[in-house]
Amino acid sequence: MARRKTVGIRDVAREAQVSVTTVSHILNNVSYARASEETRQRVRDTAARLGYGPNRMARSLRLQRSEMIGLLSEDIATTPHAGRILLGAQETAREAGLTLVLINTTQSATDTERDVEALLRQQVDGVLYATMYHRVVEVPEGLGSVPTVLIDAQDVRGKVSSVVPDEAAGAAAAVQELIDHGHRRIGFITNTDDVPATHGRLAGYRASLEGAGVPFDSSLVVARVSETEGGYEAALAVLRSSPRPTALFCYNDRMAMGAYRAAAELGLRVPDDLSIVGFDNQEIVAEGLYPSLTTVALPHYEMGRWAMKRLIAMLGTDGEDAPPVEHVVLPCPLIRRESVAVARAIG
Amino acid sequence: MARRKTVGIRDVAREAQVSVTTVSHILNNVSYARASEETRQRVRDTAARLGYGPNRMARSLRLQRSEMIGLLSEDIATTPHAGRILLGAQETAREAGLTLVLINTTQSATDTERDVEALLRQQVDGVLYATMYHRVVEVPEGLGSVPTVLIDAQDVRGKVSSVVPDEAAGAAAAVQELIDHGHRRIGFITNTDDVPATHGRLAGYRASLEGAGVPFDSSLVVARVSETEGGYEAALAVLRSSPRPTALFCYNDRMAMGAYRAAAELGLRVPDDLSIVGFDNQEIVAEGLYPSLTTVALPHYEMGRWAMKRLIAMLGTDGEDAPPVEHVVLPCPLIRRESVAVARAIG
DNA sequence: TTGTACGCGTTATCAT
DNA sequence: ATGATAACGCGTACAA
Repeated sequence: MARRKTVGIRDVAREAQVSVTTVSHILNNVSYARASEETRQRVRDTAARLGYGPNRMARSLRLQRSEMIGLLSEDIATTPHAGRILLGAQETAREAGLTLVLINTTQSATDTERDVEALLRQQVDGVLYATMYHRVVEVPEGLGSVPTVLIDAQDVRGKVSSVVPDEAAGAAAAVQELIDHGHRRIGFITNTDDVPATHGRLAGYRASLEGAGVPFDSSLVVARVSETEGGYEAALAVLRSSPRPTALFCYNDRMAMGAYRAAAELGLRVPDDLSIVGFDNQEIVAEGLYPSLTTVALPHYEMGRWAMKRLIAMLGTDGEDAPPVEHVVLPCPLIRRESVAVARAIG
Repeated sequence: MARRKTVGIRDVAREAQVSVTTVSHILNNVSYARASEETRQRVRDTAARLGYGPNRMARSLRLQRSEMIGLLSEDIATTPHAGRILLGAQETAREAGLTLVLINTTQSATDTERDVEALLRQQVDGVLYATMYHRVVEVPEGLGSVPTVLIDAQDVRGKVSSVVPDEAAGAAAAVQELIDHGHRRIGFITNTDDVPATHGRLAGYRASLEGAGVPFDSSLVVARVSETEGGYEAALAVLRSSPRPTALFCYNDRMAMGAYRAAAELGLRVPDDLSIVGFDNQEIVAEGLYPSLTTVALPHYEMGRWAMKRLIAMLGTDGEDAPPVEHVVLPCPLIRRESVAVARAIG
C-alpha cells in the first residue's frame, strides 16, 4: 500500500530536458512565457506521460491561496433538502477547480464562532455560510476577513451577499394555481414561527387573493406548529368554518400531510372535495401521499450554485474592485401533482 | 476586507524571546524537547495571545500529509439520511484535527474514477467511500494507493475495510416486536431489488419466525418496487390472503406508508386491526403518519463515525503494522412508536 | 537548553 | 527562448 510515487515538476523538467521554470511557465500558460511551440508540446507530452499534477500543498504555500472553500453549515442532517445545497455548491466548486471543505456547526453562537476559527485556520479562500432554513443571522465576527456568501440566510445588517428563496412568489404561485381552478374560499394553514418564510408565504397568499379580487378573511388563516400534527389540527379548525373552504394552502408538506388526515376524517376526498397545495417539495412526502401532493419547490440546489459562483467572483478581487454586496432571491417553482382539482359547489 | 494579518511562528518566537525551534517543539509537544516549564508556559501564552495557529499549507508541505480526508459519496442528495453519515464522519474528523473534503460522485464507474483522481490530487491522507444505500461495489482503481474505508458498502473482493448496517438483526428485531405482541400471521412487504438489504431483511424475518416456531409461508411475502405505491399494492395483495395477517413488516418506511393507505381502504385500523413495522426511520414519514410508525433505524451516524475512526487508525501506519482489514456490521435499533398493538382475533 | 539552516514543491523575478 | 534562484512557513537535524 505504498503511496503513489509522487512525480514532481523537476521530474518533468529532467525528462523533457528543460528547466523547471520552463515547465512551470508552459503548464501554467503564463503570458510572458516565451518557449517554442516544439518545446511546449514536448513538455506537455512528458507531463501527461508521467502523470504529473502539481502538488497542491506546495502550490498553495507559494500562491498564498488554498483553493479551498469552506462550507459552514448548520445542522447538515436536519433537513432532507440540505444535501441539495451542498450538491449545488460542490458541483460549482469542482467546475472551478476548487475543493469544498465541510464544517458542520449548530445554531449556538459560540459553537459557530469556534467553527469559524477552525475554518479560517485551514486558510480557506472563502466561506459559504448556510443555514438550514431561511432566516436572518448575525454573521460571525471572524468572517469579516474572508469573502463570504450566505445561503438561505440574510445578514442582519445587510453587509454580506446572500441568496434566499422567493417565499412570497412561491406562495403566490401556489394560491394562484388554486384560483385558476376556480377556488375562491382558500384556507391557509400556516406556522407559528417568526421567520421570513412565515411572513413571505402569507404575503404571497394575500397577494394572489387580492389579484383575484377575493377579500382576505382572517378566519381562514390558522397557525400551528409546523409539523404534521399541527397541520392536522389547523386543517380541522379551518374546515369547520362556514362555508367550508374548497382548498387549502399549507405552510409546508408536513402540515399538508396532517391536512390529508383531517380531510379523511371529515370524509372529504382530495382533490374532489378539497384541493391542497403544500410547500417544500419534500419528495418522500409529496410523492408518497395519496393523491400525490402539488407543492412548491425550494431552490436549494440553485442557491448552492449561485452562492458558490458569487463567491468565486469575489475571490480574485480586493476592496476596490470587489463586486458590490448583492441580495438575491431565487424563484420557487410550483410542482404540479394530483392534489388540485376544479372547485365544485359544496354539497 | 484585508485578509487577517497572519501571525507566524517567528512572530511568536520573537515575542516570547526564544527561537522558532523552541516554539515548534513546545507547541508540538515533541518528546525530546527539553525546555523549562517556565519557557513552555511563556511560549504557550504568547501563542495564545497572538492567536497563532500553524499555517496548514506550510505544515502539510513539510510533513507530507495534508490532514485532509476525502469523502467520496455517491449522490449526496438522494437519500435524506445521507447527511447523517456525513455528520458522523465530520464530527469524528474534527475531533482528530482532520478536515473533511467533499466530493460528490455518481454510480457511473468512469465518473467515480475521475473523482478519485481529483481527490488524490488534493493529497488527501485517506478516503471514505460512501454509497447511499447498502451495496457491493468494486473499489475504484486509484484508491489502492491510499488508506480507504467503505461506508454502507462492501468491497467485492473483501480487500477493503467496511462498515454496513446489520440488516438481518434489524429485521429480526422488528418481527420479534410483532411476535412479542402476539402476532403469528405476519406479512412481509419487500422489494424487488437484488441488494444486501433485501436478502438481509428477509433473513431476519425468517429467523424471528423460526425462533417463535411459526412456519414460513411464502404467500405472506410479496415484493414490489420499494416506493409508496409498491407498498400499497403489496399490502393489498397480502391482506387478501386468508386468514388475513394481523401484522405487516415493511421493507422500508415508504412502503409502510403505502400499507397504511391499503389498510385504510380496506377499513382496517392501525394498529387495532393491523400492526405495521417499517424500516429506515425516515422521521418525516415515520412521525408524520397517523398513528406514528414503529420502525428500525439505520445507523448512519454511527457508520460515518466508525469509518472515520478506522481510517484514522490506519493513517500513521504502513504495510506491516497496518491494522487488518475489517468488516463491521452495526446494529439497527428498533424505534417504537404507535403502529404496533397486541394481536386480536380476526372478526 | 537553544539557535541556525535546510528542505518540502511550486511559482515568480531576474538574468542570460 | 530559457535557466538559476529566492521566496512561501514550518519542522527538525545538527551545531553550539
